[in-house]
Amino acid sequence: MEAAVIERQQRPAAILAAALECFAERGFTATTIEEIRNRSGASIGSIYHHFGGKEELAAELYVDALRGYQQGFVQALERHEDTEAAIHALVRHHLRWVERNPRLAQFLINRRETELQLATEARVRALNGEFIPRVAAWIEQRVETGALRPLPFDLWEPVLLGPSQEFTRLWLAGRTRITLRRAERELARTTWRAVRGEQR
Amino acid sequence: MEAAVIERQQRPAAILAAALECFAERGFTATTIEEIRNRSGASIGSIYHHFGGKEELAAELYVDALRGYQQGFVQALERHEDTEAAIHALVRHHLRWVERNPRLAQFLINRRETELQLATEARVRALNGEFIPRVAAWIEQRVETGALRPLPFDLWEPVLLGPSQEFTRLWLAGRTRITLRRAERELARTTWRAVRGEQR
Amino acid sequence: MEAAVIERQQRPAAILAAALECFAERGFTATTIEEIRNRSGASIGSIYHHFGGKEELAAELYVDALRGYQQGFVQALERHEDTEAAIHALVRHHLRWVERNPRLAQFLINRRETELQLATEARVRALNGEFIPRVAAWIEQRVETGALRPLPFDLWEPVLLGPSQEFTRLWLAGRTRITLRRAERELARTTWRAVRGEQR
Amino acid sequence: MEAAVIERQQRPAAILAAALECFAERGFTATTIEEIRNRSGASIGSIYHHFGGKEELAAELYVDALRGYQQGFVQALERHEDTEAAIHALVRHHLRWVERNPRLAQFLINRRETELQLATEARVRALNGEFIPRVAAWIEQRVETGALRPLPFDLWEPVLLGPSQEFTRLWLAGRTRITLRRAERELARTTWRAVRGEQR
DNA sequence: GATGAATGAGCATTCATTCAT
DNA sequence: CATGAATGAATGCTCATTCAT
Repeated sequence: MEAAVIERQQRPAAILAAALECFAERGFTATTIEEIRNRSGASIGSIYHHFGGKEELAAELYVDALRGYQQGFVQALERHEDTEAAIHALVRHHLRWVERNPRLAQFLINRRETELQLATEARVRALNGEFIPRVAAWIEQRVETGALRPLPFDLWEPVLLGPSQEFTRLWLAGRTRITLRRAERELARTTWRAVRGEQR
Repeated sequence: MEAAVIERQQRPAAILAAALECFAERGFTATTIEEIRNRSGASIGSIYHHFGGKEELAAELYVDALRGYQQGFVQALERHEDTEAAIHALVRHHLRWVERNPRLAQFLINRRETELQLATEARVRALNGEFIPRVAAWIEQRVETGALRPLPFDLWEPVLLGPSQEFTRLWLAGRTRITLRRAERELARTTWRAVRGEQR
Repeated sequence: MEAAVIERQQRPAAILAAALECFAERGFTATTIEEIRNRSGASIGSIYHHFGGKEELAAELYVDALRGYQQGFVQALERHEDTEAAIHALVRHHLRWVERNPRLAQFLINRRETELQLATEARVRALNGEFIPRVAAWIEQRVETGALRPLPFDLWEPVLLGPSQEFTRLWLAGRTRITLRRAERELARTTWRAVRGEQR
Repeated sequence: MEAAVIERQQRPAAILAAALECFAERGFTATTIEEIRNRSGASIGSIYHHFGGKEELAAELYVDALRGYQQGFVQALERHEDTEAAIHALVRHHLRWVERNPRLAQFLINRRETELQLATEARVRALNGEFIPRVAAWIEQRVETGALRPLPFDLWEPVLLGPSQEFTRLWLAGRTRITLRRAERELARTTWRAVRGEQR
């Protein structure tokens, strides 16, 4: 079980942990209840008793993960007065969250849009409804002071996190050679170069 | 049928087109032969006759798409003497390829690592065996001349294409407001800021 | 809870009531313990504690209902010296019992022969062992005096109650327009026409 | 396979026959696909290939049966100029249809309202939309000429067929001693007594 | 008495694939 | 080349029942 998922009663926790492993490895659709049963040691009935079904089980993990990721995201930005430091912290947050929660990361990153829509939609909307405006406000403020350069809103996420996202994708697939710490330093600097204001 | 997939005889072409739609919408695992049969108008037997199975069908699309993408990628870099122009062309290539081949893009981007491994592995390795060294050489040369700043090799792909990748992901999901052309200009500039050499 | 089921302790009574609703609506096989739990407010354990299982629960309701129906049946016949009055009373009994116990009626009428056999067999046999001979004797007597016309024994039940049975079936399904009282008058007369002796 | 179900291709016919046996014996809900597979010799896949599911399979049987029953019903009435002869023919039709199609009869008679609603509703409505007005018109005409006595419309079905219905129910359950032919004579006479006009 | 977690056999249904015509 | 009937393993899920607390 990874750090970002809170401790629970024995059984449900074991089921969540097993499910997370499966979803991360094979994806939601390809994971079978039988596999989760096998890895968790719970019975089929028990899985359904606690979670109601495969989709709700995945939704539980997904929403918990998203919440944890967003909390760290906002903290990274808001903890630093200095904009450059905040951007560095943001990149660090992304990479370290993935490092601490590799399976949740796989699950979040590789999930198909359509697979969990219904079960998560309301809760995801609620989380985003808090998260997005808060981040948007933070950015806007820095653009106004000239600390960040102006950018169409749709591009902020790609520019700030695209490189980190892409790197962690490769890292999770085992296709990188350098350490996460090295990547952290370089990506933080590169991202800052990409977004800092032009002011002298 | 999208531009990057070559015309064939009527039936096989119709099958490929139908399969591509399905894979793009639901992913490989969730697509059923029955659905492909429905959309293509071909019979089940015909699908198996021409392609041998679901996996080979997907592999066909995948490898064709990858080849086309890589060709445009290399051309973008090699057609320009000026490094800044080449980086701009690279970003443009990425966004326009996605624009012209949205379903192939969905398919390539969202594909799970594990889903098609066996059927594509050899051919993908062959394509990459040509592609990666060629791109690596191009970059190395520009780093040596100081046109590009030095970067650990693992980070080039994330830095050059992470933002574009992330943006097209949002665009394909219908979650962007700005046009691809506007994004192209901005992402090209941003990417150049991130990678240009410090010279002067 | 309907009139024909005797009051008991709180919990068992609530369980019986909930079970009756379910059995009437969906039938025995399609009813789940979970549903009974939901409607009764009792726990699963409690249901098993009091009744032992789904079948015994249904048997309890069934046998109680049958006993009540048969008591009214016999009283209707035996309370009237005049045969015509008795036949009228019999039809009235049938319709009014259904009116007072619509859910028990649904349950008795729609029950599949095979569903409850084991759990009810002995008790049903005991009830019938008293009931049938008593009714048979009553009929025989009236046939001998010429008040009722002779009829093969197998046809008495169909002729006396078939129309009422069929009507209540439609009524329970909500597919009738006239009132039960109106039907009562008409069916009583019709039934009497069908069975009265030819004597002058 | 019973008379009222039309001959078809080998496999589908065998599946329908097997399904009918099961539904008649245990009812729709309690019948399993596995049982149908066993008795029909078809594979599970074949059953789904031809019928789409358990419900559609049952609907097929149900609608065919209802159609056949209604055809014979209307013919019985319309073939006779004389009203008494028509009523006799109607009772005969009911009993003989059940005799020729005992399993379809079990299935029609014992089916729960709720079990097949969705799959049959449209088709049943279409059949009834033809059948009921035609029968209603026939009755109305005879009431006007005084050949039949007036009766609230809701009672015609119960009065005309209730006794026959009840008798065949007992007969199908193996709980009758007299022959169907004897019952036919007696029930025809009794039904005629119940409904003939008072004229003369 | 009451509770509800746990169990696992059983079920309807899906789906890739084969193969005779 | 084309068709679609046939197959059966695999899957998500249900549900009656048990039992420890």
